[in-house]
Amino acid sequence: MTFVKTTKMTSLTEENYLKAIYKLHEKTGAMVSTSSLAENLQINAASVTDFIKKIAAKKLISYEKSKGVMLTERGRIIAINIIRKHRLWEVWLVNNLGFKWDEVHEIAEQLEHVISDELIEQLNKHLGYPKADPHGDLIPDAKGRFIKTGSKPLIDCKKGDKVKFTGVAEHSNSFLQYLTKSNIKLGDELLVESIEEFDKSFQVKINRKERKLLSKDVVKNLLVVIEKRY
Amino acid sequence: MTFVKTTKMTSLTEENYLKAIYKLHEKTGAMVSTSSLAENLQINAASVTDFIKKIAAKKLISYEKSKGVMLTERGRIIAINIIRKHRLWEVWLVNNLGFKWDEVHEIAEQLEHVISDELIEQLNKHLGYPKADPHGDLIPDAKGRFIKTGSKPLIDCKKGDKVKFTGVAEHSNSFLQYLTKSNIKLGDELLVESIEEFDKSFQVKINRKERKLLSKDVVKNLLVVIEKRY
DNA sequence: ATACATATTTAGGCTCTCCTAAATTTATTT
DNA sequence: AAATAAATTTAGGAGAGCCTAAATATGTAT
Repeated sequence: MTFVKTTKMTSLTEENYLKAIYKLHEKTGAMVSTSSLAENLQINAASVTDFIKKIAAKKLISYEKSKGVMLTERGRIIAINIIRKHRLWEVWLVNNLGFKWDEVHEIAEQLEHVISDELIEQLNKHLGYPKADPHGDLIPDAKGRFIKTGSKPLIDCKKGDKVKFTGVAEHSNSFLQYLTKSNIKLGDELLVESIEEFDKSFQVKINRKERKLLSKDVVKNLLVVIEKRY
Repeated sequence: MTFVKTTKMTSLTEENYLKAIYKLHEKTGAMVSTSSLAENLQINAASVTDFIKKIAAKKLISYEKSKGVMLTERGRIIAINIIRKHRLWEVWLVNNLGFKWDEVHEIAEQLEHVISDELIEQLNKHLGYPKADPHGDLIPDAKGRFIKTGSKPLIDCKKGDKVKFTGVAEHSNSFLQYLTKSNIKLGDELLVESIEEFDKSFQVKINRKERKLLSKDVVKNLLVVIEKRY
């Protein structure tokens, strides 16, 4: 095993800001506001203004006063790298250590900041080069590239669609625990038997066995890949 | 899996100070001086004085001005816990990720600060409750207790002693790599065939096969358990 | 016991990351 | 368009953890 030494040039705080900006941008598709960052990071908005000026000076983000921030290419690479590490650690925690999918987030939030390219390479190999984390979120490669999968919310599907459940759009413990309790797992096949016009609730058949009623709030947050549409 | 939440009340810096104090005390058996701490932590002595006053106020160490510091029971528990985590992670890195024994220290220095009792419990279980790390250093239990093994430096042995190599007293990469190169591994059986009076070099037979000459500097740093003395 | 060398502490200061309060800008309502 | 509300920035400040330079204490050699 021969590797190049990793040098620390990004602080924990910086990593967390970049990650938060990345995630908020993913969610809204727009520039990220000071207040959304402040809320996400649980930090005072004035402190956020301070800090984003610093990382803007480092060219990790572009900042338009009173408008918001965006990641530069350099910032995006750092952010994606943290997300990659976070997801790999989550796979390990679930597959190798026996944690449940709703128990791993906080631990991975710590592990993601450990710096060692060798470690991540070996971990990735050890895990068998997983494509997605335990919630179905895709794991980018070492160069920060994602593979497109064409998944979309179940709510966008039609009656008769046969789909595979591949991820969640909502990561709260309550949602994850609801799915666990309902015995709905990643990889399950869902057949849309009927859709209630009034409240957008879905009647689905899971793995050709159980029939289940899923509320709008649930089907909005189940990401699926269409297997057969008729 | 149900566990109690771990609360962070010790900073990274504090953890590193306590660990350093523990290790320096282990080595010398005496109070730990400001300068030795400064050197060990690569920090200015004046900064050390500052900081030890703070952790003394928190009753993690006892501090006698101009004399040095010692861990209190509370400080000792924290220090041992970090060491426990460090050693468990080293076992994982070597046994599961394929790192060599001279490659794991810096990575474990980061991992040891991850806070989650659940994680450590699961890791310990995953590893099969190891008794020692890849260098033979004992792993204390969750309560901070060490098991005594009665190991001692090979240099204290006599001609004819048959011993098992169980640990190293020196952890430098150069020493570890020397042993690897010489094909001397933890668990090997060493038979002391002769001792050169003049330079304290040892002629040993390894695993009843190879004969090898070990210098004083080597035999001082090989920790062994006597299997048979005649 | 005195003088010199070494170790330790004190004093003052710096950077990082956060805060509150006040000022300013932007958005919304009427 | 003016008034109000909400978001953002500025100004001033704090604690943690580090530094250098100077002062003091401790240890050593004569």
